Amino acid sequence: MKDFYLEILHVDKNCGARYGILHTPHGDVEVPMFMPVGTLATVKTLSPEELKEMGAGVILANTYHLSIRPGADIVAAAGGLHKFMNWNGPILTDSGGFQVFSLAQKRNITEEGVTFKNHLNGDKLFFSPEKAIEIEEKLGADIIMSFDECIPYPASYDYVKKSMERTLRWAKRGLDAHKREDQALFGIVQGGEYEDLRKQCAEELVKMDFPGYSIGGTSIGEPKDVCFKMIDYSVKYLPTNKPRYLMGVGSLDYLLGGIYRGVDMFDCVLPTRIARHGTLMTSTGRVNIKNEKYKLDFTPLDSSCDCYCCKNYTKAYLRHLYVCDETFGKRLLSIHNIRFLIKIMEGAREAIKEDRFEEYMNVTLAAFGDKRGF
RNA sequence: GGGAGGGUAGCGAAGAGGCUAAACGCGGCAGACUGUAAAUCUGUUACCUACGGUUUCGGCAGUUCGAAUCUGCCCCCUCCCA
Repeated sequence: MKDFYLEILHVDKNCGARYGILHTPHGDVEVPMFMPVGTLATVKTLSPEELKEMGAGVILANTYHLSIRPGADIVAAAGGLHKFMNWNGPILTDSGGFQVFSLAQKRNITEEGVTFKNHLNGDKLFFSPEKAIEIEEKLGADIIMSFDECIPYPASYDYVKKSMERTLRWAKRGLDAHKREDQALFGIVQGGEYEDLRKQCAEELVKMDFPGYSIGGTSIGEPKDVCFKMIDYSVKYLPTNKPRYLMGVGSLDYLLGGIYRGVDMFDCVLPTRIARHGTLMTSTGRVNIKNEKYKLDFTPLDSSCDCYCCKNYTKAYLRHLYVCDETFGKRLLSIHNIRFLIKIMEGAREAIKEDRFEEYMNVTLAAFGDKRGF
């Protein structure tokens, strides 16, 4: 598909970080980038206009969730996701592979696919690689994911191997089923923390020649060094001219660590979820806006932030909204957290162009201070 | 004036002799959250010199080995009748 390709414009001389432009049918976006998650065709509490203003490029949506509500046919009848949700930028749909992990208690895996008992009413729902593609074609995102199994951590070598090999077979089946020319189907590298498995998976996927590759099975509770190993063991075997997407990562240290290792795209529910729960990422560290100490704090959340929230509101006001459970508070905090990560990415891109990404990463993390990195 | 029902931790509300420093809810305080079953979940919330100790269930005085729980008196609140 010619409308979709990654144009690498610069690779940092001192590390794997790369700057480029991802061309998609719905516009060009710069990488590395952070993609806000809008599972149900909405980034919770935020409007598309606000997301645009924050500098969001790609938005995620979810195949499993949308297939249940409202149903893929309804989205198709609406003219596809872009029209349905009024987002004319690029959209990426996850395949439901993550739900194989997050809804582990409600599903059964076979070679053919996964049978879910849907989380709302227990209805049976069968997802095969072909079915996932069929739904994703109806949804009509620019970038779509292969149906995989996101395995838990830790997992035994034998299990990871079996699962990865099945995910590979599923990737091939999805690829064969995929017909739409205006969608880029990504393969997902699994293989847990085992280098030989990651290598095998990546190499086999590369043979299938996907327009992009994801690194999956990360950000599910594994230690940071393990996550970085997973990235290294995957990136190493992926082509330089295709986008690399680290799935589910959203804390500062993992994001910067991923960029450092050559990852281009990231998504995570973390900024929006923790915002709704009163936790903010700021340039000087983590803030729990509900804390009593902010009662009389009439300064902005992050004085170096340019978001609508930080430019117009004080911590005391944000705390008040949170304490009163006002929707506007959740909106403002979500705006901030997303803008914060997007701004981190903007800074990363500038740093890469000037071959000083490593320094940027270290300075940013040091200022943040929190050992957990977010 | 007569009758009835009540007073339990910041609030609401269980408890009706030992297992009760006292359920539960709210409020308060703190924490978690990573391809969203998440506007969710967890911990904590009498006091202290805190793997222990000290005072609590309107007040005072009793009964009992032991009382928020039983008895007497007192104070206060609500409702009904005059």
